[in-house]
Parts: sequence; structure tokens; C-alpha cells
Amino acid sequence: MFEPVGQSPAYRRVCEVIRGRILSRDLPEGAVLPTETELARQFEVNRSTVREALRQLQSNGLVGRRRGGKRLVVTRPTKEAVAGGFSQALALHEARVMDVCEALLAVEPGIAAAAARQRGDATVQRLRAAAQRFTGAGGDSAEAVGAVAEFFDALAAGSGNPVFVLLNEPLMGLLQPGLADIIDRVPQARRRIGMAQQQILQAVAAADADAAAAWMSRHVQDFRRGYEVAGLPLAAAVGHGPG
Amino acid sequence: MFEPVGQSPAYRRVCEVIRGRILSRDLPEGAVLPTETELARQFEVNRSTVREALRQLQSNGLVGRRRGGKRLVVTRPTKEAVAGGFSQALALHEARVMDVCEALLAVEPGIAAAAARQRGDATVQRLRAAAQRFTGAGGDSAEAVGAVAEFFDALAAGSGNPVFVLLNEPLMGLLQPGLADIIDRVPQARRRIGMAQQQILQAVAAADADAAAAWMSRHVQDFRRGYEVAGLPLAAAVGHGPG
DNA sequence: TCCATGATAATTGTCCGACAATCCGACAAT
DNA sequence: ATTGTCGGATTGTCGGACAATTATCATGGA
Repeated sequence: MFEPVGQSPAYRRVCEVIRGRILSRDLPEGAVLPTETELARQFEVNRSTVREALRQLQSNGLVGRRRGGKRLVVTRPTKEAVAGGFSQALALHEARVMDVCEALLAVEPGIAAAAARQRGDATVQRLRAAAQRFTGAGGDSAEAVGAVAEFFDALAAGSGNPVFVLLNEPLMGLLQPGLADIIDRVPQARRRIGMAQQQILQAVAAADADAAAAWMSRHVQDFRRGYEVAGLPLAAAVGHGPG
Repeated sequence: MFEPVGQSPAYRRVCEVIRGRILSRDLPEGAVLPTETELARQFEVNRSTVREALRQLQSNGLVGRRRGGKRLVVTRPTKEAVAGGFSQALALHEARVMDVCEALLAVEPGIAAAAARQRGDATVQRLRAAAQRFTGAGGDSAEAVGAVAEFFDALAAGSGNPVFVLLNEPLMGLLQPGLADIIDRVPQARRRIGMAQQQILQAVAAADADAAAAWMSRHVQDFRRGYEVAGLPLAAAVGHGPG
């Protein structure tokens, strides 16, 4: 009948105030926060309380420390930080490998198409490097998986769309363990991946969005099929990847 | 030449240990954590240190409190929590409205298709309710926007794919402010949205994945066009939405 | 027997003060 | 210009403290 009249604890209010300042660009990226003692003085709370608030902001990636630095500075969340939270949530929501495949199938062709529409030379360069790294990765499956992820990352970055970059990252994190299995167990996987990368690369270089999307679609479906061929269960829950 | 030799502070190590226990299902969802004093005793650190670690886990959505409760319990991150971090990051990465549109165009048709393939009766029900809520929302644009978001949410949930649910949520958060503008300024927007919802609804009910995807594609493109017609700048940065 | 009530213990939120480690900037010495 | 040294500033961690709130339980009444 009545909603509980709640008051948030001080550490949460302090956190929200600072968060608001950052999101409103009032505290721009790179700005150094006042010292903990000074914050405690300004907010009129104890330093311990300030520290609890800062820890929350830190795990959101909104503040961080410069390498070897002591003072906290405002940072924007790296795609890794966002992806970490995402994968974590996904792992606890018992997402299955097939779910990730389905999502990849929906998202990645769009990313490839967007990258093709942009056709930045730097992107083509980076894609080529990633493809080369993949073919050169001999028997080192970890290296090969890294190269595949790098290829996808390059596409997302090349789309010039930060939304794609952030969407792509967690999916890559979830893809990698399974991909390693496939590359290890399915002999023809290497060849097929390499071919798909070449085709996508050419499509992007030619600014052919439709072709890029189509090949990416095949690329992802290949992954799914490879998983089945390898005798791995598509309904298995994804583990919490690196992050 | 040399990597910096770093040692993480105690509050971070404590956080990581607890996080690991949660992600490995060792501490299952709903489990109540030991009290702060007890954790401090077990980890052999001060309670303040434990509290800093807990604040980090809390902002990741891995632990929370039951309504009016005092003890912390293990929870899985709600889609809202994930979306919050995502939108936050996007806002700081200066994502533009057109970027969000592009992402919607890539993701949502896939979600609609997946939902159609599932064709759960509950999904159809929920979609119908959302559509009805939209048409019934008269001049209340906030209500209309909420109904649209609910329609998308229902689709994502109906896909049976938690990845889609989590991908969808932040995009909805970013979509809403702009959508409100459009509904306010473009007279025919209501009719077009209503029609698209009906078509998608029918496609899902008929388990016609292709049709669902196609109509969703038109639906999203409509949004983009409406934004232009309304004279709003597609290159404007998205604000940090509710969350 | 079962439920409401009140007393009591446990737990969190917040504060204070303290100290070692270490980072920063300045300054001197080679 | 590089290195050594020093004092101040800042963080990481600790110990203890107390009020407010919640959990627990015994008790008495229906």
C-alpha cells in the first residue's frame, strides 16, 4: 500500500554526485579528482565514506589511476571494462553458446557493413594485419584466436561507431573460449576462417557493404557449424571469459 | 622494456576472491554473504577494507540487498544494471544518435527474427499488450515512449536469448529521449509506429522470422527518418539516459 | 497451538584518529 | 643532464567507537 520511504546511505549519495559531475562533463576526462581528504571535507563526510564511493566509481571505470600514479583521474570506461561487466552478467544469466552465436549472427554483419561503408584506409590496413597474423599463427591456437578477435575488433573500430565497438567487445570475450576449441579440433576451420577473412577484407576495401555483411554472416554460421562438427554442445553455458 | 611490478591493494584482492566465488557458482544466487566483520576476520583485513571491496561488487550488481534487508545477498546483475554501465560508457564516448540508429538497425531485426522463431504465446501476449498500451497512450508522449520500449523488451525477452535481452536494454535507454522528441514533433510518427508494431506482432504470431526482421528494419529506419523530419541533428551526442 | 509483543543481540552506516608506504616536487651533488 | 636525497602530500590499512536499524528469540495472550 505504501512505498517505503528510503534514504540512501551517504557513500551512495557521494558516488552519485561525483558520477553526475563526470557524466555532465563538468569533470572532463583526464581531470584529477581532489584528494580523498579534500573530498571528505567538501562533502562533510568521513574519508572512509568517500573511499567507498570512489571504489564504486572505480569499478564502473569512471575514475582510474594513471600508470604508477597515486591521484585518481576521470577516465572514460574502456571497452574492456564494459565488456567485463557484460560477460559477467551473461555468465550468471546462463547464456549458452548458441545464444552467443545467434547474437553474433545478428550484430556482426551489420558491423561489417558499416565498416565497409566507411572504408577507412587504416581499417583495411588493420584488417590485413589481423588476417596475416591469423594465417601466420601456425599451430598456436591461442594466437589464432587472438587474431580472429583482433579482426573483429578492427571491423568494429572501423565502423566509426562507438556503439558497435562496445557491443562487439563482450561478444568477442564470450566467443574466444569456444573458438579455441574449434580451431583445435576441426582441421578445416583454419582454412575456412582465413577465406572468410579474405573475402570480408576485400569487401571492405571495395566498400561493398552487402558483400561484407554476407560474408560475415557465412563466417559466423561457420563458427556455429564448426562447434557442432567438433562435437561440442551448443547448449553449454558460456564460461566467464577473460575479464 | 620492463613491465611495472605492481601489487594490487588488499581491497581489490578481496573483491576478486569474492567475485570468483560468485562467478564459479560457488556462492549461488540468493546466498547471503557472511557479515562484514566475519569477512574481515576470514580475510584477515580490516572491516573498512572489506567494505571497499563490497562496494565494488555492489556496483557491478553481483551483490545486493533484499528490500529492507541488512545482509548482503548474491544477485545476478539485472539488465538495468548492465545497461546503466553501457549507457554511461556510451555517453562518455560521445556516441551520436545516428550511431545508436545504426546499431538498432543491426541488432533489432535479428532479435525480432529470433522472437518469431520462438513464437511463445506469452511473448505474443506481451507484445499485444505493449502495442495496445502504445495506441492507448493518446497525447502522453512519455507513456508512448515507454510502450515502445516495452514492445522491444518483450521481443528481446521472447527471443529466449539472454544475450539479446542484455544487448537490447542499453539501446532502449539511449533511444528513448530521441523517440520522445519525434513523437512530439512528427504528427504521423504515431501512426507509423503503430502500424509497424502490428506487422511485427503478426509476423511473430505467425512465426515468420523474415517478415518480422523486415518490418523491424523498416520500423527502425522510420525512426531515423522521423528524427530528420523533426529537424533534429542525427549527429548530436546521446545524453546519459535514465539510469 | 499459533501469533503478537517486547527485550536482546547482531549488523550496518558512519565517524575519528593513526601510521607505514610511497609518490611528487624541489634541491643539491656528481 | 643524470643521480641522490629530503620533506610534504596522499593513499592503503588499521584499530576502535557509537547510533540506528534489523534479526532473533523468549514470553505471554488468543
